[in-house]
Amino acid sequence: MTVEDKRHLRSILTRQKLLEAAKEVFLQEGFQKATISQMIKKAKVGYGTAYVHFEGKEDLLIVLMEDVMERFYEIAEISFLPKSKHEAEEIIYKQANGFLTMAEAERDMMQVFEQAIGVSSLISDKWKMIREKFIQRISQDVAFTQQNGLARAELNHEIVARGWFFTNEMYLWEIVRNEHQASVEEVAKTITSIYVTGLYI
Amino acid sequence: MTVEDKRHLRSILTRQKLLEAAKEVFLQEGFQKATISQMIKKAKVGYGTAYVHFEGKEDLLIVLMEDVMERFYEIAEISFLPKSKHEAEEIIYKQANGFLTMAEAERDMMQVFEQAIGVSSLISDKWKMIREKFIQRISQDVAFTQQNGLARAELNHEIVARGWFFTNEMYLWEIVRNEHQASVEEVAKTITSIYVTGLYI
DNA sequence: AAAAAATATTGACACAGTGTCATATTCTAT
DNA sequence: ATAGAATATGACACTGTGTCAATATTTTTT
Repeated sequence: MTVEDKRHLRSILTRQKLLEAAKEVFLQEGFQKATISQMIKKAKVGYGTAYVHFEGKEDLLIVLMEDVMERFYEIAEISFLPKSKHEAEEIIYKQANGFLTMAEAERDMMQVFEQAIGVSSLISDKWKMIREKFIQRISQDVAFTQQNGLARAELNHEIVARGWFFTNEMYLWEIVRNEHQASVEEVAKTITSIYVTGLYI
Repeated sequence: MTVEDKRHLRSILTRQKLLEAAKEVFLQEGFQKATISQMIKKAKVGYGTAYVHFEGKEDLLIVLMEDVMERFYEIAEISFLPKSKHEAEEIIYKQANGFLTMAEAERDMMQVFEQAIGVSSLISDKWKMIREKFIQRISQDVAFTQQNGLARAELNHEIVARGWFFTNEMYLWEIVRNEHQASVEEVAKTITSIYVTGLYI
């Protein structure tokens, strides 16, 4: 635990070297083509060492993604108490825009992450947790505005919430893949406008 | 070419045996865990033979999926010429419902397909083509109703179309994964209601 | 009906990557 | 200074892939 514990220090250093090498290899090769052997070679570490510190490729990526995922959780936790339809639109636009802007900012690692979601159930579960967090939050917000009389009460708030998040999520992946034509702002503005007009009274 | 050509007949039979075995293995193991060796063994065919008929696992799955994909294309091609907001809602509901019902009907193979999209760029491209077909079609329909004065003209029809398709697609995958709570009908009804109310005048 | 040509099948092989484990090294505490 | 705990190592066994030269089968030619 202490800094003078050289053994532990070396261990931390090895771990660090592996993480850095893994990041480089992931970014260069993508998740599937990346091999743990490449990472080990790049980290200048014995083969078995990698397996002492990490369970495999997937585990390495999860550790590398932890910061980014933390930030997703933070966005999901922003609270939401609008007093009018107009105010709702403003807040929702800001959230959607923040969400999509994040995709742009973290594009490189998110690209790797997207590939990994398709392959590793460990990583796919991580993303599912983030998604459910968002949906739960949105769902709650919709229910709140429905009780308030701001939103159409005849709609199932859970279904609405999922639908809304799904649009956002798919645009997120488009942006990550660099396939989007329009600017993030216009996308956020347009989808928010439809959603708010469709849901609120 | 003729039926009495025994050589060709045998070849077709071998191909058939491989496809059937592949389907069984894919359904049982999922795309990633499925190995071409298992399929070969199950088909009772020499190892190299599989590579004569198919390029590999991905190729086999693409051939197996061709029917299903054809049906997606058909849904995408249904025409759309509403005279009123109400009529639009009816047509759009039917399309969404058809699209999601298809997911339910073909769940097993679609599950395999979903996994494969994450791994194989060949298959991912196939799905992208289906998606773009849908989006192009929806985009066209939105533009048409905007010119008609039925839909809000200030919104970018391409962005709207993508957003709407994305909600549908993500619900499709939820249904494929059996993760949906609500019935397909209620999902279709709810997302259509928000979309139509949000877009049409 | 036998030889030659065309087509189809086969499995041994080389290769690439993974994860494990017995052993070696380094460090700490006594 | 040495026992023993923590850490690192790479050879090895294993799984799966794709190729190819050899072989088998069917059709065509003579």
